[in-house]
Amino acid sequence: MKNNIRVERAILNISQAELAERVQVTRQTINAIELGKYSPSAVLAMKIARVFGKKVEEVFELEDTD
Amino acid sequence: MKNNIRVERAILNISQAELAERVQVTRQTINAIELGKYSPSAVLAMKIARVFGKKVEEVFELEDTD
DNA sequence: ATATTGTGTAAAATATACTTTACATTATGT
DNA sequence: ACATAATGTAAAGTATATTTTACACAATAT
Repeated sequence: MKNNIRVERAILNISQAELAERVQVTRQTINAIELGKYSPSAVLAMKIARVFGKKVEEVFELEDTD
Repeated sequence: MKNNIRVERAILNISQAELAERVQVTRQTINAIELGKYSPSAVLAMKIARVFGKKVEEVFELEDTD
């Protein structure tokens, strides 16, 4: 699963810590997801997309390996 | 997290077992998610929405408790 | 009436997401 | 140069998703 969290954060100009706070997870969780270390739950993916004013599919992309 | 999997399945006229097969999980997993026993991973949510030709947000809805 | 298909459920096991604490490194501001 | 903010990482623990096996019941078809 790929994602553009970094880009979307840059557009909003918010840190990983601030995004984490807005979606109620730890900064490490945002960091891990952003770096593709693991993929989030649907709930978290929807919350993140919502912060960015985007659809889930605009922030996250399925890969062939998913 | 709420969902309209049952309705979308009815529109496509496919069983839980067939949906499960199409998204590569077990029938029990589809059943549990459909009944709201737990919410899926983002990967699974995206796969399910894709089968229905819908966006994730059109199939799943965040609740206040999420 | 009987076979078959679809659905609900449950317990135990495994995999994965997420937290907590803590430290190291990189970038940015003054 | 120094302070501070932002990011990367790691290990251990907890929570949750998913699988496997198995059974019960309801609906549908023959």
